Amino acid sequence: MPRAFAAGDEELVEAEHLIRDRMSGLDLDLLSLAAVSNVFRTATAVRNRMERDVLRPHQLSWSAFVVLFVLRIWGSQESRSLASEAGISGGTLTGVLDTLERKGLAMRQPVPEDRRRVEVALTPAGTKVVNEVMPAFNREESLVTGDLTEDETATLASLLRRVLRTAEDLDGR
Amino acid sequence: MPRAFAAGDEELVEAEHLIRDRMSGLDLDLLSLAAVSNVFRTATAVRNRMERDVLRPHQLSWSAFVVLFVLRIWGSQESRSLASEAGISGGTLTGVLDTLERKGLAMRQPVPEDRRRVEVALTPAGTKVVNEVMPAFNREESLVTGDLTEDETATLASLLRRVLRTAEDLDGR
DNA sequence: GGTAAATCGTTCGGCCCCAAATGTTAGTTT
DNA sequence: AAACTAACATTTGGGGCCGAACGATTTACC
Repeated sequence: MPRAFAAGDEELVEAEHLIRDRMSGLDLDLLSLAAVSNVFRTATAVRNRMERDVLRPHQLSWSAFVVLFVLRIWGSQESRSLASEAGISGGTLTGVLDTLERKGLAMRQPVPEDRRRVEVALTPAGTKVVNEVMPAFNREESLVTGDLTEDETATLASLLRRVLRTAEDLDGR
Repeated sequence: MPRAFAAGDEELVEAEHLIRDRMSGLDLDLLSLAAVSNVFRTATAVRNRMERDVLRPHQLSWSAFVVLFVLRIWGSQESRSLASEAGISGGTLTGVLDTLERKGLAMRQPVPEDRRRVEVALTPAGTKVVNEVMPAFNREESLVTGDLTEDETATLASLLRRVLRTAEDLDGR
């Protein structure tokens, strides 16, 4: 048994112990299980905080904010790439854009040379919202990583980046 | 500037560079931003894989599986604690349980001493489904962490556990 | 140059998601 | 014992989410 496993084992919280005990017949890779399920649990916990404390006061859903954010960083672009960058399906983007247009935060524009396609842009009001929300978002990010040193935070970002790249490579991109 | 930041900086991918450049006026903590947004991006990418490759063939939604999983590990319990463990609201749990009951995977039972409360239990079919899905789930977990050494996977789990605990403590539990 | 195939955004049906309102039941106060 | 108060699960309303089906448009092929 590698040292890594022993070291991880010492830190196992109750939930992880329970899983090991109740699933002992299933021959699971508990190291990967702990890492990935902690990704999900952390994402859910932090996202719930963000939605409640940052997004709800602005009447913004998670996806709506992600779409605004992508437009702010990458600039105006067509629906297909916007959906891909925001990590949502095309069908979902249609609904999100309907909401954002109704609120005057984003706008659809026809693409002259191809009448199937649509260009999406931020309105001035939309830009203003992102500029207000981003710092509040970032304060929450600083808070929840507050127990980590700068070295550890950088390590966390780096390890996650490698998992993300592996997942994307497996999906064949 | 600490070494950690320099080390992380060297690895910044295009997206992180863009954010730094486009948000330079906003005085953001880019180290926390990179770590937390990589948590979200990784969770989304891995979850999409799991839903497509593991859950969809079993006609199971993410939340439905989480509920079955919690029941499998922690055993039968009442709605309120089940919703809390699964990370969903009570209103959502009602709908998920309706679906699970319709499929014969879980069942509601009245609590004799308090007619407001409901005990939820796994059916034999539900137990069978979890036992089938868990290993498939775990194989995906092993795959996406395949680029990390065992030490690194344990480190990732440990760092995430600390962020999770910080977020939960901030929520006052 | 006309038909077939691919690509675009949208629509649709089913489920998930939350907060707030609802109705029922249990506990507490007087 | 009657009247509050608190604690349940459920219902409701507005939105998000996906894959599949759709109609409109463009491109490729013959």
